[in-house]
Amino acid sequence: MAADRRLIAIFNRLAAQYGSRHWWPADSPFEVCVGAILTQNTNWGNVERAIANLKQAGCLTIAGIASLPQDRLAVLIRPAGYFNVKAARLQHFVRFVQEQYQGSLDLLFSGPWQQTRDRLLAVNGIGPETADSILLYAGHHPTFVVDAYTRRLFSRLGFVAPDCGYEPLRRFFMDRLPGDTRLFNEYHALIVEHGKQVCRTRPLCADCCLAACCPRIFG
DNA sequence: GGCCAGGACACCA
DNA sequence: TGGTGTCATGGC
Repeated sequence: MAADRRLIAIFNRLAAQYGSRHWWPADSPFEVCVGAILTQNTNWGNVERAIANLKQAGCLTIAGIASLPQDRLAVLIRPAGYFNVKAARLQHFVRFVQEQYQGSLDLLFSGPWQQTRDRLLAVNGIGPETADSILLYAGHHPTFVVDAYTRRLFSRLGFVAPDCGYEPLRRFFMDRLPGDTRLFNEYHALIVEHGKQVCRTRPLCADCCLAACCPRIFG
């Protein structure tokens, strides 16, 4: 498949502006999974506090989280917000891994990833963005992660509607880019970094590194 | 004091 | 099937 040169041009500009992002910021694949759940609609700084609490308590393992009473887990992850909801979601995830994959992330990631994605989506609390983050950043499978930054940026650039759904937006990228794990890893990380840097409420401004990247120029 | 942050789900018409 | 409410902390 020939890559869409507009998307590659945007990637190159972001890479030139922000450099390699070295994502996901975690010490292990399981920490990626935990972070992916904890960061749902939440500032990453708060997630880091919650993960630090789990590490300090010696609970940042599949068995550790599975065996904690839910209210005790909620106290540990409190800084990440929605702590009651997320405690339940973390336990849904680890029990899914225990029951379906013998508690092994290696097994989880060893099968056909599209099938694994469907199974992850069936876990309560694992939506499409969380599933794709887990598969890409913990499992190193080539699925594109879409988030609020992605939708905001690419709707402002004129590629998709502001209310474009998750799956259409994901397909937009996957149909136009080679299925390259490293490219998907870096692309999403760069979109997030750009989203954090630019003004959230204004349209793309003139000094934005992507000011030249719009469909009417690239045709 | 209000807004926002790397979503997902239950509920209802 | 689509819209709306709920979950909650911490930084700015």
